Parts: sequence; structure tokens; C-alpha cells
Amino acid sequence: MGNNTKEKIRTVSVDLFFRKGYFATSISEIARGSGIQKASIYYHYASKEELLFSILRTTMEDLTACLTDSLSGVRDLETRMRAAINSHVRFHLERQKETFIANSELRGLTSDHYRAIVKKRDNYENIFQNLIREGSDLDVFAEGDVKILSYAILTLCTAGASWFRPSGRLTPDEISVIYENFIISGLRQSQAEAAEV
Amino acid sequence: MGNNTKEKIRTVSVDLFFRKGYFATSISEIARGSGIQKASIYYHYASKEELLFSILRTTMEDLTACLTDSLSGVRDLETRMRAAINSHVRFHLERQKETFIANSELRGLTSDHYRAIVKKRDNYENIFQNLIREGSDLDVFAEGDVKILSYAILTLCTAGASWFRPSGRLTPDEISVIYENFIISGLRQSQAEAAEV
DNA sequence: TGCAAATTAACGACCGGTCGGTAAAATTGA
DNA sequence: TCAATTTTACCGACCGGTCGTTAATTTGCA
Repeated sequence: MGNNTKEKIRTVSVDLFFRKGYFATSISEIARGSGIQKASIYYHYASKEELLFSILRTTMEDLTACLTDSLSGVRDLETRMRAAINSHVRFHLERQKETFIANSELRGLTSDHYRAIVKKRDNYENIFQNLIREGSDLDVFAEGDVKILSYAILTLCTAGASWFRPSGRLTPDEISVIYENFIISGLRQSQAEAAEV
Repeated sequence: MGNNTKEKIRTVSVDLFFRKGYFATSISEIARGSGIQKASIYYHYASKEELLFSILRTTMEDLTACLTDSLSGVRDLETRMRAAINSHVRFHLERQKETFIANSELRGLTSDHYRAIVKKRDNYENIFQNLIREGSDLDVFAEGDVKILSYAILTLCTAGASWFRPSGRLTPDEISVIYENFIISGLRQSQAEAAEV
């Protein structure tokens, strides 16, 4: 029961960090939004930075768990890539604020915490890079720069989170399909195209 | 001659805003980096926010000028799209720090200045949206959601600026070609693909 | 009674911004 | 031509206020 307050602090922080940014958000504001005094925050979190780190860590862990879950049991490579994109897009749309923070507020971390998050991020990207590599080995995808292509895929989908509004005309799955088709055709043809020209 | 200092302040600010962020950068730091006292900054700029606005405004103006320049005299639609992508990529790679700030520090602006920058950004995006629209009218590109596609194209290329290192193995033009091919094939086929499935 | 959870009050550091002042350069005018 | 005046560019000291954080204390439930 006692972690009601801790969760409230987290929720309010996510909202404020998303809207105003980490440095522009003060502990006082978080306290006000949580309905407590600002000193009380330090009972639950050691520092403002640890609050940020806690948000980023769980977000990255949930993101990766979501991806491995979506891939388990799927064999066909194009289907795996589509499932990966769908997982990425859905997670970013459903947990818009947290993923936005995870992509923009890394500078607020201490160097130790920064390294920890980047490690998790690299691990996540690696899953995509392996998919691309396997795909071009099996000639499902054309040859291409694996790193650049993986960054391209991820930022493309991540960007969706910055303009998505839950009340908009498209559902997360509809948006996902648009990206899936765009990316799959890019992966198939990008280098064949280059040879042509 | 006197604007040496003003330019120096701008250069130092761009560097610090890029590395640490707008809110995490103090006027004292900018002064220290510029080799002057912080009071002197207020001789050249009315406020910290105006300094940010000045950077963003000129960046957006140069960006748009660069694009219209690249498109002038080019007729064929695919070639126009490739030229637009090339202009966008090159500008973002060559003026990496400024464009990064322009994409991440809008929250530091007053609402008036915010509106002014967003207007310039919308105007820039419109040029791309028109290219997509013309392309699908002429059946050079498949039908698709113009807004989503334009955001996809722009964020894809913009993201390049966040990992690009001038000392890397690829030149701006080589990177541009990768993106051009990826995008062109996506624009041609993304919706045909959807019908297939 | 004990302990978790919150309070009140205060801390030093630093923030963006302003102050009065000044040396040097540029401009004015007779 | 040259003294008088204004403008340019900058300085060091300082403002009120807010920052993140800590310490001591009180509250309220088991």
C-alpha cells in the first residue's frame, strides 16, 4: 500500500519530464503534482537523478521484454521482422511519455547510470541488427549497412510516438502496418536500387 | 568587426546546448567559453531565451533556403525527391549541432517564439508533403498517408545527424544515397505491399 | 509501543538578469 | 584640426529567487 505514493511520484514525474523536460522540471513541481511536500520525495528516491534513472531502467527492461516476447515462437524471417516492428511501434505508442523520455533525457544521468542505460539500448538494437543480418544472409533482404539500417528502422518507428495522439484516426496496429510495409520494401530493395542507378 | 564577440557567443552556445542541453547550460558557462563576463552577454542578446531563438530561427531559415535552392530547376519528380532528401541529409550532417538543437530544444522558447519556429518547420515539411502528393498523383509513388510518410522521411534523415561523426567511414553523400534508395522504394511500394498481404 | 511515512524548516550553491561605471572608438561640429 | 560628445563593448558586484538536498520532528496505523 505504501508504494502508492512512490508510484504517484513516478507517474507525475513521467508526465512532467515528458512535457517540460528533466532539467526544466523541479522537485517542487513533482511534489505539488503528487500532493506531498518536496522533502517527502527523498524518502522514496535518493535523488532527482535516481528518479530519472529508475524511470529509464524499467522502461528499457519492459521494452526489451516486450520484444523478446513478440518474437518467441515466430520462425519466418519477414514475419519476425514485422513482429519486431509491431512490438516496437506498439510499445512506443502505448507508453509514449516514458519512451520519449528514454530517447531524450539520457544527458540527465550520471556516467554510471548513463552507461547502464546505453548498454540496455545496445542490447535492444542488437536484436534488430541480427534480424537484418539473418535476412540478408538468407536473401530475404538485400545487402546493406546493418547499423545504419537498424538505426533507420528504430528511429522511424520511435518518431511515431512524438506525433501520435490516442484520439487520432489511426490505431497503433494500423500505424504499425504502414511502417512495416515501408521498412520491408526498403530492406528488400534499397541496395538493388543502388546498383541500378 | 564588433560582431566577432556576438558570433563567438553563438558558437559557444550552440556547442554547449548541443552537448548539455539548453536548460542545463548556464549563462556563466557560455560567458566562460566566450572569454567574457556574463553581463556582457546581455549587451548582445536580450535574454538566454532570445539567444536560443536566434539560433533556431537562422537554422530554420538556412535549412529552407538550402532546400528550395536544391529543387530549383529540377523537373523529374523522383529526381526532385532525391534532391530534397540529399539537401536535408547534407544540411543535417554539416550543421549537426544546430539541427539537433532545433529538434530538441523547442521547449525552451516562449510561446510566441515557439509558434514562429513551428510555422517555419511546417512550411518546410509542406514542401516534402507536396512532393509526395505530386508523386502519387503522377503514379510515380504509391498512394499513402502523406503526413505520416513525410514525417517518416524527415525523421529518418534527421536521425542520421545524431550518430554521424565527420571522421566516420561514410561521406554525407554516401549516407544520403542510402536514405534516398530506402525512401524511394518505400514510397513506390508501401501501399502495393499492403494490398498484397 | 514501534516504525513507516510524512511534515516543517532550513541549508549553501547557483540561477538568470541588472546595476552603475569605464575605457576606447567613432562621430560631431566650429 | 581638434576638442566635445556620443556610442560601443565590456566589466565586477550584486539582486531576488529557486534549486536539490538534508536534518529534526511529527503523525498515524499495526
